[in-house]
Amino acid sequence: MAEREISQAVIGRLPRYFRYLGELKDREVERISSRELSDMMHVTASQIRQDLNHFGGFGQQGYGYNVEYLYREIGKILGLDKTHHLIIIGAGNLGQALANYMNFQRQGFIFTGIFDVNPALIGKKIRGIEVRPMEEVTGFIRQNNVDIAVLTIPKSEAVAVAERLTAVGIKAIWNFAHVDLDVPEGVQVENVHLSDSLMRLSYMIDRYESQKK
Amino acid sequence: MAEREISQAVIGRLPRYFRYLGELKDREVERISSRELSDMMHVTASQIRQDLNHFGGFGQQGYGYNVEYLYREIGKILGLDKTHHLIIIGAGNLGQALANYMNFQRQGFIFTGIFDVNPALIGKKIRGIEVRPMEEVTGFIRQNNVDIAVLTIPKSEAVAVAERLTAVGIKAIWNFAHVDLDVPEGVQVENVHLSDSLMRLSYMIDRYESQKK
DNA sequence: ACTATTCTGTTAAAAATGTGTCAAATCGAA
DNA sequence: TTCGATTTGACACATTTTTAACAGAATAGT
Repeated sequence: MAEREISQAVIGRLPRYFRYLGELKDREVERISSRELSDMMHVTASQIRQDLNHFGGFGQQGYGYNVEYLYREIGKILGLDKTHHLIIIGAGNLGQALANYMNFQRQGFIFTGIFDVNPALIGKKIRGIEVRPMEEVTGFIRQNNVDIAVLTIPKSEAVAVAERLTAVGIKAIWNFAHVDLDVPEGVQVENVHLSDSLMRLSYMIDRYESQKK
Repeated sequence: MAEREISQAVIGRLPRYFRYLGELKDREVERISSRELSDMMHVTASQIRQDLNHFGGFGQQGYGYNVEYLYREIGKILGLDKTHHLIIIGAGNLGQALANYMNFQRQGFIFTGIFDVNPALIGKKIRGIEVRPMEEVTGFIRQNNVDIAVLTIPKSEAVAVAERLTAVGIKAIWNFAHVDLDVPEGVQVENVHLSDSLMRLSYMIDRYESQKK
């Protein structure tokens, strides 16, 4: 496994395959061909076969792919068989929403702590976990073996906080702040820039309107 | 303007340019060259020049780009000079978080209404706007000239609701449900699949760990 | 057991995307 | 005003990504 670097394009598509296979599994479908999956997902069968083959031959000629097996294998590739400890920095609306969201989703992500600078929020319980003051965050990461920090704080603070987190060895940051973080080699960052997303939507609306005319 | 189809890749980068230019504008920087911007954003200067040129020659040889002007032009391309009326479907944690978030961001997006099926939430005020029952949504869209619906509801309901919304002529859906929507031609959909994003992060963590070894 | 059909993994071609280079335009200092 | 330095826009080239095609393997029906 993992001979050559897998492209971001392929990785980006894996969660979507995983989602569709999960659905098929729930519907107790036993096997599926790249062609059928292609029809469901509106991508070419060729792409599906080639994507999956980056990780090994999961299918069988004349049969297709076993849903259960493929689902589990993609899960492994995505690292969902391992548990990840996760803290949320920023107990505002979005932070709280994600905390709640985490408890529904349990693909190996364990919500361990939540932090804020606002004294009014400290001590408040969210999904059974108390909001802690920001000062405690570095100690907490070290003691609780935290892998992922979720950043739901204003951009003005995000850069400084990210630096603090990487200094104590956080492995990954799920960044909801509207700013690009500059982290040391080896720290993974996944950005969720909601305003960027909304702007793309705005562009597409306008583009269609003017095209139509 | 808009001679040939602009690729998704280019559109995807525009909001990021917009963000950096906004920052430069705030710092009262007057002009910038593709080279300087390239250093800031960690992309090639060539790509910046080519991307911007899809929309017309905003720069000037020997001078570079005027920050204020370029910022405004990209804003126009993204449709941020027009106002968009937006409603939120699903007044759960995420829906409320986005409602609050919208009020901070005012790039022409006007938060007009929020809806839920849960009777316990109806009537509750969020940012000064009352949660309305779902039955009223179609009438509301027609009467208030709503462009965008934000979907923060469980995937089990999302498909049916999307169908209802498109039937009354919604132009765009900002979809936070974990499901792909199948909408009629001309309705724009921008997905924010948070779980997909988290899985990519998980993959990257694992990939780095095993590489390091 | 035979044969037509199904379907993968792989290779090659095509399409899309990104990068380097350079002429021409403009700037700014002397 | 002149001239070297700067910087764009254009274009050609390189790379990446996607799609098509097909040989070979397995299936399923008879």
